[in-house]
Amino acid sequence: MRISGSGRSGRSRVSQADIARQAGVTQAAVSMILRDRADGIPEATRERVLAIARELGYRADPLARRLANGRSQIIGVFTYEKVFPVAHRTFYHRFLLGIEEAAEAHDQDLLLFTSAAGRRDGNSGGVRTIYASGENKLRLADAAVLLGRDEIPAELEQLSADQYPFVFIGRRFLADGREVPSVAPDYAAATRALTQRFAALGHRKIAYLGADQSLPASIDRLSAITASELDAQLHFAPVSEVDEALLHRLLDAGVTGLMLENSEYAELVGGLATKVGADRNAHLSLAVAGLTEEDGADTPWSGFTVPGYRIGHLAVEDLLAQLEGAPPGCRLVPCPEAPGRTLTAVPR
Amino acid sequence: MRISGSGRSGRSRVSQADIARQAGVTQAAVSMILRDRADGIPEATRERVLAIARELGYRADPLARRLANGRSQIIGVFTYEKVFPVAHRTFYHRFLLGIEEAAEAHDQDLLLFTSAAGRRDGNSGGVRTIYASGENKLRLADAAVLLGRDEIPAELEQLSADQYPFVFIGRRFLADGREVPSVAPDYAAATRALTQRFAALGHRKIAYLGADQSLPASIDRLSAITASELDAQLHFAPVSEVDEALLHRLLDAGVTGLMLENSEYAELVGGLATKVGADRNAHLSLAVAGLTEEDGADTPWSGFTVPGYRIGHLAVEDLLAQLEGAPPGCRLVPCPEAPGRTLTAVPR
DNA sequence: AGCGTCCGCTTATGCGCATAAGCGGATCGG
DNA sequence: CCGATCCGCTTATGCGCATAAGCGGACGCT
Repeated sequence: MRISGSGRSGRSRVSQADIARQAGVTQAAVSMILRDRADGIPEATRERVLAIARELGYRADPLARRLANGRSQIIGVFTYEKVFPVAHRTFYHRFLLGIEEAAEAHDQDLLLFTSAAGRRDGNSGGVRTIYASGENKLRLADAAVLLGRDEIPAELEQLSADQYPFVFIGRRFLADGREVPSVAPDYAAATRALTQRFAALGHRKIAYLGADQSLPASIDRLSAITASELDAQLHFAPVSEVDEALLHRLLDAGVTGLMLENSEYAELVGGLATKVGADRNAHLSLAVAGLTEEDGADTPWSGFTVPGYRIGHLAVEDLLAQLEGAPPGCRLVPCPEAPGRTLTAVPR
Repeated sequence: MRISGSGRSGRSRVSQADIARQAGVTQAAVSMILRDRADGIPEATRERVLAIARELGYRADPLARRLANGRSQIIGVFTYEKVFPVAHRTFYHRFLLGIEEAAEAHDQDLLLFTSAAGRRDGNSGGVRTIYASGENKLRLADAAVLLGRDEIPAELEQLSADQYPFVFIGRRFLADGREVPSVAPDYAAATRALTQRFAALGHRKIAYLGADQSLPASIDRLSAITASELDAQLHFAPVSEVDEALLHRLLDAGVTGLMLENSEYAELVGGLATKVGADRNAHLSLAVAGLTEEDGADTPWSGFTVPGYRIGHLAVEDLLAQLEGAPPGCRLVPCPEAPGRTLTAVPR
């Protein structure tokens, strides 16, 4: 029993065959005419067919199109985070914006994927998954940009094995150590530059505060710090656990500079620091190792900015290049320095 | 020249036919086994085929699937606004959230559409369009939810004519006067109730302030107001043009209550009103005819709340019903009253 | 007149999958 | 011992479209 039995459902009302029948030609002729491949077809027929197509309100089925010729002019965006709920909203926002605009510029349609969450595996309800019910749903698109911190490694392996063209936003590695095609902020270089700014301003002992130490982004930052000439303490604590006591301990230890993982920490620590600093009449410079473009060019925070917009753009362009046969690559994008006012010289 | 010549592109590596070949059966048998329609197929073959499928990393092509059986378990979301900027703006956010969750609950995938903007028509760059290059791109999904204020009427006509299953969020009308399938806040009823609250508190003369007077949502509100027992002035001005002078004029005219189109006006007018009210020692009650759930249940604002989350849910459920053959309808969803603290009795 | 050429299409095929219908062989009932 | 049944698949077909290849007729050329 066909679906069409229960109503017209998703079916197209009118197909090329319908037009062909009315125009007294074949479906193939209609296809050629509609695609403007009608080299040798006289104007009269052309116009007749086009007229009938218009009259019948013909609309091509993008699906059949893709099935037949392999391209749909659609690129996918898959997030391993809920797009709509607020989580990390500001962080991902710019990436998405960049992707959207680049897609528009290259005349590609954009498809945002949301998966029915994997109830099957019974764990947290918010997990997205690409492979479900035996399908690779990304295949609706010619290629896809992936993002989000909680990606499923097995899926990246699978995509890779499937030869599906994709880029990840942010660096990721496969089990065998190979790096996944990506466009990512160059945290290593930016952090290195930031440590040098600390050093140049007379800082000798600094601390780093963040939530994560396992993502490539964090690893890149941390190793840049430990490789620097500075004496650095590393602290990992969720934002909720950061308090004045911590700052006191840092100052006690002789720390003069604090590098924060992101704006969220900055938001919180900013208030505490001025207070604690004032109380003890001590100096504490702050810098953010990953401001968002949302923070604005004139943000008071010192540090560097993650060029999300640009990264989104590059990701799309990389995909299009892949579709043209270019090999996938891993691009690092420089993070512009944010001068700000929170990183200053150590008073002597 | 096939695309596949320039690389494996979007093509699937392995198809059912590949499995079939290796397993020594036909593609049809593989299909049956994978779809669990393998009524009379012995366990041995089943397992052999499944094993090979796994080994080869077979993934079904959702596109071909849909082409063959008419359903893809995907519902589309099309906004006539930029998605990403909008997603974090408060008004559409809740709708999208509701849609997302409902889709998840019903095991449907969600596809957000973004169109390459219509450069062709040369006008504003942000216009989305469903019909482009002769395709109806919504057809990638079984059905779709549409939203956004600047919809293109012709496209709704077209969708309607195409018998494509969709619902609009908000009321919309076709050229011939018929209403488009929709789920919408019941602005008329909510506004009526709000005028009654004003009246019950002793207000006799109120004013309405908003930006729009042509959308159905506004029309519903306005006619509820003018049909009420209250003496009402209507003012239309963009938020940017609202100033103290306006409030002075209202008070001069004996207005004691002001109804605002949305939270944006509230934000602005709130400040002005307390100042002006205090200056002149006059009373001015405020109410918002369309708070967002983002405003929270304990918002200080009086008025009513647009149940975006619920509407999103209903929209999805309506679509699924349509796909089962139910006729499309126009559902009005009641807007819960927000008591708030800005609507009070007129001092005598 | 005979042959090549070009026009204006048509025929055939395939994309990957689902599904109705068929079919040869074994088994079973009578 | 023959027909009926069932098993375990296969064959055929179509979804809507794109495209390579073919083909009949008109026309031109020599």
